[in-house]
Amino acid sequence: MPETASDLDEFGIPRIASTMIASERKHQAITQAAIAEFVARGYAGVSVDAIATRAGVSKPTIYNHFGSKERLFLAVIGGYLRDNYTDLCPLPPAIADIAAPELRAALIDYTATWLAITLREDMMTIRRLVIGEVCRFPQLGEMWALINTRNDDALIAAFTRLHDRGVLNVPEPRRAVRQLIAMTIGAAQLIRTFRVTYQFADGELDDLVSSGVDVFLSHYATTP
Amino acid sequence: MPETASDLDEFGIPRIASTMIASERKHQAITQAAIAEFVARGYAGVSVDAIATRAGVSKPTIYNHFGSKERLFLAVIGGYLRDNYTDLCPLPPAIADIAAPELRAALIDYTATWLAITLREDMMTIRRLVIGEVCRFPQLGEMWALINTRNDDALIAAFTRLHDRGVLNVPEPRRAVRQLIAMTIGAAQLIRTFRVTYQFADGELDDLVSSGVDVFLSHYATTP
DNA sequence: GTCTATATAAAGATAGAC
DNA sequence: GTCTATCTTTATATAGAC
Repeated sequence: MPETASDLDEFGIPRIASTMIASERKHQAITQAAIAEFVARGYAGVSVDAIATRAGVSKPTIYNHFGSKERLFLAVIGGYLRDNYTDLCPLPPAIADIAAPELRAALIDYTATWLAITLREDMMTIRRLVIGEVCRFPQLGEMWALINTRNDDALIAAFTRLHDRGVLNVPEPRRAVRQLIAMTIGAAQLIRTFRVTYQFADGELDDLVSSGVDVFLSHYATTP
Repeated sequence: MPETASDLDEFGIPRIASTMIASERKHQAITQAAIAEFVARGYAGVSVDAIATRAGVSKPTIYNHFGSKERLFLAVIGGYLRDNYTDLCPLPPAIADIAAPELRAALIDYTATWLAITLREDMMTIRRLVIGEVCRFPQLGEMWALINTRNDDALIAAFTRLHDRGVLNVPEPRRAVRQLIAMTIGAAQLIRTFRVTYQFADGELDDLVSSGVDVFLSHYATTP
């Protein structure tokens, strides 16, 4: 084969393209395209053709990288959850050692921040996707639950410490966490899960959060 | 056209098949087949062919009755929600006039019954279907929300009455209902939404419900 | 209204050249 | 590893006979 000009650089050194890096770039392009498509149209609603076009690669390249459409979906969505939704809202460690009067404000602040994150459009969209496909891909549901559990665990540890310090009376911290999260976050999340375009009124979310914390503390706080 | 034996009944009366009724039967068969298929495989995962085969009719018959696959989905799933999930768990009217000491047991009983219904496999399955398709069919999400609201309204009315009677102190009954439902029902529902095969431990649900009612009453009951 | 048969498009997946 | 081209199946939807 004759060497053309483009095979050599300005010094006459042969250009050897790194297939490793090129392959990696295609892998990334496929991954990003697949996420966008799956999130927008669901598993069955997306064709491998559409992903290939969006990624700027050919269909066989996708099959070389991922094997099948199902494996592509699992790898891509599972990886997306792992990389983007772990430790989204770390609990301030100080909350376990807080004084009783500041606890209310700290809980309101934490749950409000978490709520804002879960209501983000990207969170709600991938949440609906995982729920809709969970019968076909139960691994994703388990993964989502695990991420939730991780978030809960931080709060459980804090409640345990607050219990030992006598600030809270929570003999069953896991249950208490579920109740707090359900009231402050779950209620609003539920609305948005079914009503895609629903707009909360001014102060509606703050009201829900602070009121939920108040109900929680009415039962679990030791100092009234 | 010559009359054959099968055109006359045993008395010699011509058999005139009612196309109206035959058509109605096909309509029913298509509806049932479509529900089963859509619930099992989602909107995009189902072919009109599969529905036609299951219903024992031909494809054009489906298009004659419903026009398109989208209209079929909306009509069938929307109708299913309307016919099966309205007033699933009517609130006992007596609850508004109950005496304070019996309120706890009554709330536990009501929320536990409601919870058992929402955790039913058919409820969870269609719930996941509606959530997964709500971006394509927002009407179904709005319908689901409306059904939920109807259920809430009964409890809101009861709480308003209990407030007036001095048994509860709920200046914002809608918010209070959301909190009670979130704690007693939402928490468990959330788990099963993502973990299809999760089995609750013995007493776990009763514990969640009664504890949720207790937290609720700690804040909203007037008589401690 | 209902069917058989078909139009037309698109799906998932792969063979073989490079 | 990546492509073009293609296989095979299946999709939504409809024409036309009855």
